[in-house]
Amino acid sequence: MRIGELADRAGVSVRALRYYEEQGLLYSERSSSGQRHYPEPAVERVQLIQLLYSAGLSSRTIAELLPCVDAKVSTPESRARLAAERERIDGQITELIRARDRLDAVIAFSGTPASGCTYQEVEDYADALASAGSGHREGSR
Amino acid sequence: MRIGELADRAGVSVRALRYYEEQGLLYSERSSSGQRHYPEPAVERVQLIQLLYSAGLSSRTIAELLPCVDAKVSTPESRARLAAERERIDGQITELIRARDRLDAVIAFSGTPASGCTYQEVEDYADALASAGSGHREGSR
DNA sequence: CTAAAACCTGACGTTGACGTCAGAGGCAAG
DNA sequence: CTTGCCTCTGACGTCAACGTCAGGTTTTAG
Repeated sequence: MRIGELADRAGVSVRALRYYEEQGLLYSERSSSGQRHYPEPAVERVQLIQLLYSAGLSSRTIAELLPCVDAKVSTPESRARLAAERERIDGQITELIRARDRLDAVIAFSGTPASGCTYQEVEDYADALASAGSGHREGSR
Repeated sequence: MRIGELADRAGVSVRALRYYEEQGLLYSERSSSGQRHYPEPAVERVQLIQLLYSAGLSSRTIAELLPCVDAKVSTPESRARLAAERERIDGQITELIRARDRLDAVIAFSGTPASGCTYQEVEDYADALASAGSGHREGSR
């Protein structure tokens, strides 16, 4: 298939595909006139790339890790790299859960008026803001 | 405390703190000579900002949500906004877990030679690459 | 008192993953 | 043939969260 169809089916832009190739993440055969052609599994491939991007990997990192997936070439370094990225993602998940819980607490509070607040320091800061006194925009309360 | 101490204690740069203030995320009192001064709870405040940044929120979004935390001002829109961001983070967690599982599969494979592979499409792509055959340029980086 | 360290306000530089535009070819249909 | 869509290669634009530098003031240590 040509680049437009791949872009549609994988849900990315044509520009992105050319960028992936430039970064060494995607390979394409060329017709005699220079047009890119892709095999079916390239769709999944692009989706994998997207997944890794969304997990916060840089194109350089992805380029380093994809050979492990493609050719099953696993050197000690690449395995260490895989493990490191896995750990990074794990840490990121933990952080996201913390952030989510934090937002949940705020949501719970903003839903139930006059309930006990678990986050005293927040009120501290709000109070500090209030006692800052003059010449600044005031909140309620 | 002054900006340098806050930066140290919160683990961010001085430049970042000035940027946060510029974006309306952080407030500071000024001494007569114009130097910024912060109360104790600003440390926690900055850490909260960092947490939200790391969760992928933009400074604009954080600026919109922080009043909910500070002054407990919760309009219907702000509550919707909170819920929306919560859901976004939740989705991001799901995606990260998928990415992590995917990496785990690769790790498991690269660790155990000649094991069954769950990701057939990957091999498909590798095969397609291989059958692409001859003129395969390598290493343009 | 003096020198170093910290702080101030601009303002330009950086990085990554593309968006977008320009100008020039290719390709199936009528 | 030619119309219209797709594709090509550069190459510059963008945006966010700061980094960094310049040039000047303030605070602190000795």
